[in-house]
Amino acid sequence: MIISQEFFNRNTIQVAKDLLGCYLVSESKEGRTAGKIVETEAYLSDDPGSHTFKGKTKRNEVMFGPAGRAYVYFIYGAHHCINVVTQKPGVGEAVLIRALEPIEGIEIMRKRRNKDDVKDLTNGPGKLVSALAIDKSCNGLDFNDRIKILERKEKPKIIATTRIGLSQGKDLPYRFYIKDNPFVSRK
DNA sequence: AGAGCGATGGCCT
DNA sequence: GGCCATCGCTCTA
Repeated sequence: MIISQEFFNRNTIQVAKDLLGCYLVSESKEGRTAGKIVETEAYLSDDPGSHTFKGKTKRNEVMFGPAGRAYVYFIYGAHHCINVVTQKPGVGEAVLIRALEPIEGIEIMRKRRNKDDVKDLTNGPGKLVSALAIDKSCNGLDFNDRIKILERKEKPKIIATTRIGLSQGKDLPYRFYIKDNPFVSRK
């Protein structure tokens, strides 16, 4: 089942936890690729680690829009990352999807990633975006388009810890992952 | 297994 | 001009 917009129009930390175990699906000409979400990070409006901390800019404007859309940004001159926008319009918050467990289209992912090992296909935010052929053209799309999020079947055991790669807000416990899942990017 | 680091480009001040 | 919500390669063990 597709997830309703009300699911995303909620407290961002709660959405980050509830996304664990849900499925991210990408349709393309080459076929469908999909994975279970196993690691997320929350980015809040009063959070110095968030792109929105200093207000709205051209880059982050999707984060201030309605919940349930994709915020895709380009980083380090090489990678894209994908977030799910949360909260009502005007509030710049989102959940970064950091890792997936590959479920469908593994051969397509292998080609896109140029890697054979299943454990190295989607265990990082830049990697999963590449495996699912997500790019700048997905920025602002609803998760009801060529990228979708489907409901989880069961509630996983969750670990909460600090986020990765930040210089600001690095002590906040806003990273969540599924306990004992081998596809998490880092413990 | 872990640390160090270069690549690379868009955005912000 | 400087800064990144990263990745993959290299070097040391």
